[in-house]
Amino acid sequence: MSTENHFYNHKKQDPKWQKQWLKDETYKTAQKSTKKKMYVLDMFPYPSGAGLHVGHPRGYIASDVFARMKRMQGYNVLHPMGYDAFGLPAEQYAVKHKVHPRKAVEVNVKTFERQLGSIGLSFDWSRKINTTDPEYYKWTQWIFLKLYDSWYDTKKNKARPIKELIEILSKKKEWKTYTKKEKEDILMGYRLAYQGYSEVNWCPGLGTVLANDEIVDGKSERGGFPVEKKIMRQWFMRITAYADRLLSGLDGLDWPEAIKTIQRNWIGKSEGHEVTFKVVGSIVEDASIVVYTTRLDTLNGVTFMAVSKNHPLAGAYFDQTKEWLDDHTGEKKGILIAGVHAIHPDSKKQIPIYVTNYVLSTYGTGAVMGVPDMDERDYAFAEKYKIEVTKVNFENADIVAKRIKANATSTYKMRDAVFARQRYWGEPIPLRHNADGTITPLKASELPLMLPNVKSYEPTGTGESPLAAIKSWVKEGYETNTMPGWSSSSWYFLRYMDPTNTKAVTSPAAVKMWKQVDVYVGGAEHATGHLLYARFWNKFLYDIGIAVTEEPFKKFRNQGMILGPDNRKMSKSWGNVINPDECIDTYGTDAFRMYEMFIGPFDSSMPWSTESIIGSRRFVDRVWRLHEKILAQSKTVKSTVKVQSLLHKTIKKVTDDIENFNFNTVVSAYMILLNGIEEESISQSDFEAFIVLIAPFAISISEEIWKNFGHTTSVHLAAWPTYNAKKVVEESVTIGIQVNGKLRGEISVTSEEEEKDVIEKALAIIAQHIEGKSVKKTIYVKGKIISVVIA
RNA sequence: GGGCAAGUGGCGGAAUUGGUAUACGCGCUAGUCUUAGGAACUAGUUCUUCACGGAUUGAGGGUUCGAGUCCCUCCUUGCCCACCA
Repeated sequence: MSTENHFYNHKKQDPKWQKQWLKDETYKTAQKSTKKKMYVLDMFPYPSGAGLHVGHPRGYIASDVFARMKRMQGYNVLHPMGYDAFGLPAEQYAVKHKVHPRKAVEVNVKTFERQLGSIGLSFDWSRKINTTDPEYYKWTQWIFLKLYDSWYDTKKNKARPIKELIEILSKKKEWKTYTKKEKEDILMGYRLAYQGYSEVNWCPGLGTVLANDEIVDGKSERGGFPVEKKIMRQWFMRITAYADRLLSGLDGLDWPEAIKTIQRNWIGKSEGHEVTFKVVGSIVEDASIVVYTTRLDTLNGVTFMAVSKNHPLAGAYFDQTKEWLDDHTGEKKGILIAGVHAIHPDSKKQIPIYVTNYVLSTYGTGAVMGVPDMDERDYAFAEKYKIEVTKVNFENADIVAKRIKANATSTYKMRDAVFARQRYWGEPIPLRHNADGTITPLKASELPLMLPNVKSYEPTGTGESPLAAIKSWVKEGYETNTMPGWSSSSWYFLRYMDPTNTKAVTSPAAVKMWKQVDVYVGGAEHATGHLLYARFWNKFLYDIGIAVTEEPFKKFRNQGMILGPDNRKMSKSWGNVINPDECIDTYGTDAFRMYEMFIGPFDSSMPWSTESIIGSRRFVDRVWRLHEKILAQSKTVKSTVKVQSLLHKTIKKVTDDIENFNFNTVVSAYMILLNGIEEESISQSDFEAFIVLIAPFAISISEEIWKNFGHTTSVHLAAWPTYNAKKVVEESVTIGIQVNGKLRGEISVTSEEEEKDVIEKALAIIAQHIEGKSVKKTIYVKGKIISVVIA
């Protein structure tokens, strides 16, 4: 006899069922339904050339298990997948292999689809989206135009059309006296998408802009070329207008506290005061410095002023401060502005003013009051430049504010987001630059503005996008920057609701039906990027009546990273990358999915163990053998009381744990139940409940067994078992007996027994430990413990 | 420098509101079936001790009948932000 029958043949069953589910449209989402809705979403992947390693599917499997349980509980589940395919890697691939980035994307998407398919994820593939598809980025451009055409009304606390601002402004007399360009410049200061200038780290050697963490000791990390500051034209998103709403919106979200904290810190709201110091000795008449402080109560300790190099008062000192620009030593330096003094509002004393390298021009007012007695950094600076130190007499900030007329204000650390990349492979920004310096946005009917073909995807070396090298593009006056990677991912969750709509971002009916993402799953590394930008765009889309909820993601869970077996981050350079294809080939989809979830708590990082996965495979084989036994057993076999109790406990635990994303304990609960069944006996109907219970994890073996028991519809559409509290109650439980906190014995008690009887029996059991002492106190916690105190 | 997590066997980890710490799995040990083998089966496996017993959740202290869980001090590791006034 071959061993074939006693092992589950995953190589045959996995592909068979995967084909069948596609054919039967088992996981298709109903566009109309009377069922309750459930929108379960994964962060869509960037389809990289390397394909998936075993870390990637962890989140997908978790959300898939969750979606499957919800589907079986009778929800109409929306569980889609797509690709976020614009971005640098595809462009670099194109540069290297001299092919269009679209080609790279096509090939990579194919690899991803095959891998996601072999993991058996229950996506409704008919809703697939790809951000590089013109039918998709048309709407990304459309939203950009809406942002360009909006301003933020701080009184109504929402975005409004720019034409309403023009109406307000045109009531002022001087508005008519402005030129078209001047009017545009004023409006640019209000638009939610606006053009501006920012200082960037420019590396002439690489011909590219670098992020702060790509610079080591003033040189580029890659190549070691010198880096300098350069002012560049950019597009920005006025996310700061939404700072307060982004902050307060966090309170109502079911997100990990750690992620909420990161966002709160990133927004960085602080409450303080703006204090005006009069300035004497300046050539500017009635000059003054406004500082922002959170410690107005220390005002009488102020002995100097520190301003940033960009502060108006520092203007004349620019040449001297220039050398600081490339100073990465972190040493605090200052230059005294000779002959100019600030006047302390209380003492009227003249205090010195320094241009410094440590005051940020982008935070607060770009000027700081120095209180050396109070602040260590101020003290260090005062000591270095021999500045007087005055002892602080703390005074109530509100009283000080009233006396010197300081305004209470809030300040945020968050800055407006740069919304431009000097790259080819991104969405074109749908605007024309006119000869007079004004801008004409494209009409909605002109969208999509298609990305043109170029001869070379190489960076131009001037910092401009390759689009700047296309004559016809430039001749039309089109913007040569493209949108950043986060543009298309900031609204894609709305597109899945109605992915083929040609008339709108998504139809009002679809938004009304799906509202928002109920459960979102993805990596914690997006805390201050995607997760913040998406909230911002969604709030804007809510303001203009497209989204129906202010927040896009009601519940969010983030998966921990899976490390290599050597406890290091998986990467080619360490040679510790584990490929899911090989695991699935050896152990099967079911064992792979179970192990991915069993490996540890969903949100913590853990190393992959090539040895441990065998445990999940053994589970699958044991279930297979057990099903053979049940098929052969008499139909009259009943479950023992213990098995029944265990089954219902497991139903409760599995249901609760999947709901709470405690997947590792779900798998151990399955194993405990299986151990219990193997020791005793189980009826066929109870065993079928067990099969339904494991179906979200072990997707194909459960389907095959379900079929073998004579069912003709999919186990994945079967009703989720419900827990019966009556069946859980066990006749008696064994509890411990403690004497002075130490465990000294145990006793079996029934739920009906009276407390005094139980204690009497317990005292008899531990009599030897009491000998010669008196019992001072006894505590009986029903079903838990008996505690005896002796002295 | 600031903020946030987390420290439990050889390993991954479990432990509802404080209530029998070490579930479940890997590995390991012994045995069974086998010509052989294991990705099979059975039994055992926190440490210490021949045993009775004793000890144990990073270290130390506290609250409590009872602490992995709560409080204080310290140590270690990881993550995020970082000249933020």
